[in-house]
Amino acid sequence: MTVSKTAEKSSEKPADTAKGRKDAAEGSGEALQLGELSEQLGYVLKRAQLKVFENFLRCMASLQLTPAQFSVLLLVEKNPGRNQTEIASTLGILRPNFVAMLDNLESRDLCARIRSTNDRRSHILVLTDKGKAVLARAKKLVATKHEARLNDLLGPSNREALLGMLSKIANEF
Amino acid sequence: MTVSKTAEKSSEKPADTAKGRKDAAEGSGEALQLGELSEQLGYVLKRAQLKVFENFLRCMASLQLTPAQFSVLLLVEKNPGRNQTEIASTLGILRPNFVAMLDNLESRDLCARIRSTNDRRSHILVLTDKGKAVLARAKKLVATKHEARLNDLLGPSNREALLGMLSKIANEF
DNA sequence: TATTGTTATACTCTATAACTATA
DNA sequence: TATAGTTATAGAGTATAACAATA
Repeated sequence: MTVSKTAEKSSEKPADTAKGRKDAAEGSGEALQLGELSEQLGYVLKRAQLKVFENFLRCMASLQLTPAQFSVLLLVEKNPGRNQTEIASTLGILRPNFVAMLDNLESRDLCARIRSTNDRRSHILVLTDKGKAVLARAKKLVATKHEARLNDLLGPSNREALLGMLSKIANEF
Repeated sequence: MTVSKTAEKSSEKPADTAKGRKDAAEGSGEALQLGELSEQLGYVLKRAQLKVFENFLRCMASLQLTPAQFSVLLLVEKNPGRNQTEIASTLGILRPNFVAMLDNLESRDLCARIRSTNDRRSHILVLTDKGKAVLARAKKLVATKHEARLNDLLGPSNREALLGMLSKIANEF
C-alpha cells in the first residue's frame, strides 16, 4: 500500500479579522468579523496547531515523516528496549492504533520489533541503523527549517515562554 | 540490525541523569524520558489543544455543544445574513462538511437556513431565539468555567500573551 | 486470571468529485 | 459558464471489544 499520497493543500483558510465593522449586510463582499472567536483560546490554539503541523509536513516532505511518526522515532531512540505498550501510551496512542503505525515504520526499515526474551508477549522496539540516520536528518530539518521559522516569528524568548505555557496546559490543565 | 540486549529481569537502577544512561533497562517500571519531544512546539501544542478541547466539552456537557458548533453559533450571531459558504470558509470548514453540521444545529432549532431573495441559490444563516438563548448560556459557561480555569492556571497576563502568540502563528506562520 | 500484541470494527474529521438549481 | 448547497465517498484519526499467546 502507499504510505503517503501527495497530499494537496486545498483546505480552507480562515478569513482575516476586519475591525471596525458593523453588522454585515446580506450579500456584501466584506470579510466577516470573528468577534469573540478570536479571544477563545481553544479556537486559536486549534488554528495554530493546524498551521504548525502543516509546516512540519512541508519541512519533512523529503523524509515522508508525519509529526506522529517523528514523535515515535524520537521516543524509541531516547528509550531503547521499551515495548509497544509503553511507547504508545506515553504518546497517547492506543495500542490497537499503534500496530499499523509500527507496520509502516518497520516496512520502511526505520524501526524493528524484537520479541523480548524476558516476556515473550512483548515486542521490544529499537531504531534500525537506517532509522537512526533518518531521524538524525529529520532532527536537522526540524531545527533548521521548522523550529527556526517559529523562532523568527516569535523570537527565542517568546518561543520559550510559549512552550512553557503550553506544557503547563498539557500537564496541569 | 544487531541489538545488544542482555537485560535481565531484575535490572539495575540507573538514575535518570540524561547523560549517564544509554540503554533503558527492559521491563523496568520507570517512566519514559520524553527527551527532545518536550521541546517540540508541535508536539506540546497538540497535547495542549487536546486538553483544552476536552475541558471545553466537559464544561459544555449540559448544552451538548462541541467547540466547532460553538464557533459556528458565535460567528453566525456576529455576522447575521451571511450564507453557508461564507460562514464555513471563515471557520476553515469545507462546504460539504458544513451541511451535516448545520442539519444538526437546525434540527435542534439553534439556527435556521433562509433562502436568500437576492440569490436563490444561497442559504442565509441566522440564529433562532432558542439559538441565541443557548449561545448566551454557552458563553457564560465558557467564561466562568473554561476560560476562567485557564486564567487560574496561567494568570491573566500570561493568558493574554499566549493568545497573542498563538494568533500570530495562526495568522502569519 | 491478567497482560501484550493484534484484528475487527465503528465513529468522527477531513478531503474531493459530481450532481441540482440557480445565476 | 460559474456558483451555492448538496450527495456520495474515501481517507485519516481515534475509540472499544475480543482473541491468541504468554505470564
